[in-house]
Amino acid sequence: MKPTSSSCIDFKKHLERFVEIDDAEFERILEYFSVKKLKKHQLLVRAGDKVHHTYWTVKGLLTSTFTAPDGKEHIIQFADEGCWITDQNAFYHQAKATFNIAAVEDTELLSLSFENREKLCVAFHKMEHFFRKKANDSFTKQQKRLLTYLTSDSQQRFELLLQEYPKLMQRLSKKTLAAYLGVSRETLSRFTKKG
Amino acid sequence: MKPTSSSCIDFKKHLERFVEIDDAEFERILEYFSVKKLKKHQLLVRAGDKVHHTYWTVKGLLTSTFTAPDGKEHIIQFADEGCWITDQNAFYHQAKATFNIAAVEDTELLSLSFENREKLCVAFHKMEHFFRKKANDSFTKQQKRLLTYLTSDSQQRFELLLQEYPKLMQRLSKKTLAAYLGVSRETLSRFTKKG
DNA sequence: TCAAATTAGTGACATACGTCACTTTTTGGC
DNA sequence: GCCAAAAAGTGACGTATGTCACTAATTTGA
Repeated sequence: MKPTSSSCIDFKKHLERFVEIDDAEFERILEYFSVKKLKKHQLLVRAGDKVHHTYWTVKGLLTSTFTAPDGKEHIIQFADEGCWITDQNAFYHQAKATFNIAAVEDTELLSLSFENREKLCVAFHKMEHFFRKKANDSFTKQQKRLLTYLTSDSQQRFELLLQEYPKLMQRLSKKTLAAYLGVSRETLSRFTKKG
Repeated sequence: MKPTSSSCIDFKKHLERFVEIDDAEFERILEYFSVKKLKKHQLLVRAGDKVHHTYWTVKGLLTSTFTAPDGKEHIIQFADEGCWITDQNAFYHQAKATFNIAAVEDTELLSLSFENREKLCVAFHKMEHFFRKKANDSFTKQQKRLLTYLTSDSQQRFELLLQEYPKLMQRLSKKTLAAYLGVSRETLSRFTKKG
């Protein structure tokens, strides 16, 4: 399904964080995307499959999960409204996914194929600029997360997460939060009791 | 000091991982860089200072270190020959550094200012392309590191690190390795004893 | 080349966190 | 609205890893 510019005002705003775009141009850019909808619990990316698309969340919430050989699940990324999500390694290198990406709620996405992304970057230098800036931002955000693993114990990480994303945390189960924090369900449960 | 194309063959090869460049073009690109040399133990970036440059390592070895409020040091990044290094958050957002970046050995760098990087990306679309691809790669590498913190205990992380960078590990002290792995000096010492 | 500083190793002990087993609460489909 | 299934909470206990205090080895610089 093709996206309509009227339904993608937020996406235009998102692009305008880094580049200026007029309405005509935005229409042409949107041509490269399509709309994808998921029901709650539906898989967007299945570990082992090839990953041909990256997605921008219009509405809803997804998680990207790694299942370790011992069966434990670890959450690599959340994506709520305004976030990009895919299995980046698989997408950039046209390789097989190591993560499962699933909808936590009914979700609506803008989907961009690898091919279209490259075409978009050739056709619109400003889109290549956008994706460069975005990648730099993603890198530093992830670096911050890494730093919290190095510097904070799990209770501190939990409290930081609550402070930073209070609304998002209400949309996720404790089990999911624990998998993101790298802590057992039981330990997380004890934090919420204490304070 | 200006770099000469003859002394930067490796840098040309590095760029050619993602873009094709002829010699004349490479000469023009190099104009945007300058050479910087550091003695062992010398600081390249000091926490608290503004960060105006990003660096590519020609020769030598550096570490980027975060000092926590309790005084503990955590290593965010190593950079040996062929690696880019800076305090990314401070550099991209023209903000103050949170990391100290120091030479572990005598080091030679190519230095690129934020201004020149942006100019380079405007003047050479292929350089914007290069930096986009590079940023995507950095992101996925760091994601892998994050995953090892979620899925492996410290001994496994240590062994993985030895497997992946055996030569680099010999150039670093055990103390430095421990600070990278997020484990105490003493615990790391016990691993090396056991096997 | 020697003393001082830094790094590395080690034992005893403390603690944060995981695991297991179980109970209680909440959620979702019919 | 009811019942099964999932999520959340909890106590007992084990273990990996940190901390402290000390010794041994190595590096550095005057």
